[in-house]
Amino acid sequence: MPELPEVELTRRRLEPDLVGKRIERVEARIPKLRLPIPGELATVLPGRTIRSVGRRGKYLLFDCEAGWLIVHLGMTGFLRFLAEPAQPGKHDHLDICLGAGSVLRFHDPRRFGTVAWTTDAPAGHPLLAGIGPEPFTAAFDGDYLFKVSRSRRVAVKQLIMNGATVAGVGNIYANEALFRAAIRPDRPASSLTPRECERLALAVREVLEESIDQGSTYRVAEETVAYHPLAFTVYGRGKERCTRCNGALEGIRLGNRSTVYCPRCQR
DNA sequence: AGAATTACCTGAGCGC
DNA sequence: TGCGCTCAGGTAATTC
Repeated sequence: MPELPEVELTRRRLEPDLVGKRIERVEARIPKLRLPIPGELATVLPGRTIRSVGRRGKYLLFDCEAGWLIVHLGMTGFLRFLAEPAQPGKHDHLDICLGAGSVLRFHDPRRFGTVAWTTDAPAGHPLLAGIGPEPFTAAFDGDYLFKVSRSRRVAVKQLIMNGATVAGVGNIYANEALFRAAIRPDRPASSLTPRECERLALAVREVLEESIDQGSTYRVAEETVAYHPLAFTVYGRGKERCTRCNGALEGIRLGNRSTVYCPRCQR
C-alpha cells in the first residue's frame, strides 16, 4: 500500500535508471485504470528524453521535455525499470519502452492507480492543484495544523488523511502518527490544542522519515513486486497489546477505514 | 464549505 | 474443492 515513503523510495529507485533515457514507444494494454490512460501518450512521448523523476504527495512526476507524465500507484501499483523485460504478464498494464530493449513497466492488479499527462506545470494539474503542503517542508507545522483544524468537526485522523491538509499521509501512517503523538484518532479536529497540533505535525514527519530511512536499505529481489516490509506499532495490530503500556489496543472504523489505537496512551 | 457516501478493482482469507 | 462473503484502501466524483 504505497503511501509517501513507498512513493519516495520508488522515485529514488527509478531516478538513476531513467534520467537521460529516450522514450521509444508506449504500450498501454488497457484503456483505463481508475481514470482513462491518456491516448496521446503514444504520440507525444516517443522521441522525448526523461529529464527527472519528481514527487508531489503520492504522485510521481516524470519530466519528459514536452510535458509531465503523472503517475499514482493507487493501492497495488508498482513501477519497475527492466533492462531485459520478460513478456508482459497479468496486470502489466503499461510499458514505457526505452533504449536497448529496456522498459518502465506499470503493474497494478487493483487498477486503483492513475496515469495522466500535462503540458503545463504539473502543480496546476487538477489532480495536484488541491494537494496540501509536503510534510517535510516548513509550511507543515503545528501552527498550520492548528489553523486548518479550527473549523473542522471531522475526526483528526480523517483530517490528516485528507490530501488537502497534508500530502502523502494514508491510513497506515495516520494510525502510526496519532499513536506517536498520543492523540485519539476519533477526536474532533477542532478539539486539538496548539500543543497537540505541534506534537502531531512532528509525529507525521517522523513516522514518514523513519519509514523512508528503513526502506532505503531494503532490496527488492529481481522480478519481485513488493514494498519494503515494516514493523508498525499499531497498524494491523488491532488484537495485540500496546508496545508502550501493554494494554489492549482497540480497533474501530473511522470513515470506513480500519483504525487502531491505544485507549490508555492516546487521549 | 464541509461532511458523508459511492464508485472503482482484484486477491486473500474465511466459513460452510 | 469451490462457492459466496468480507475486507483491504486512495481519491475522484457525487450527493447532502
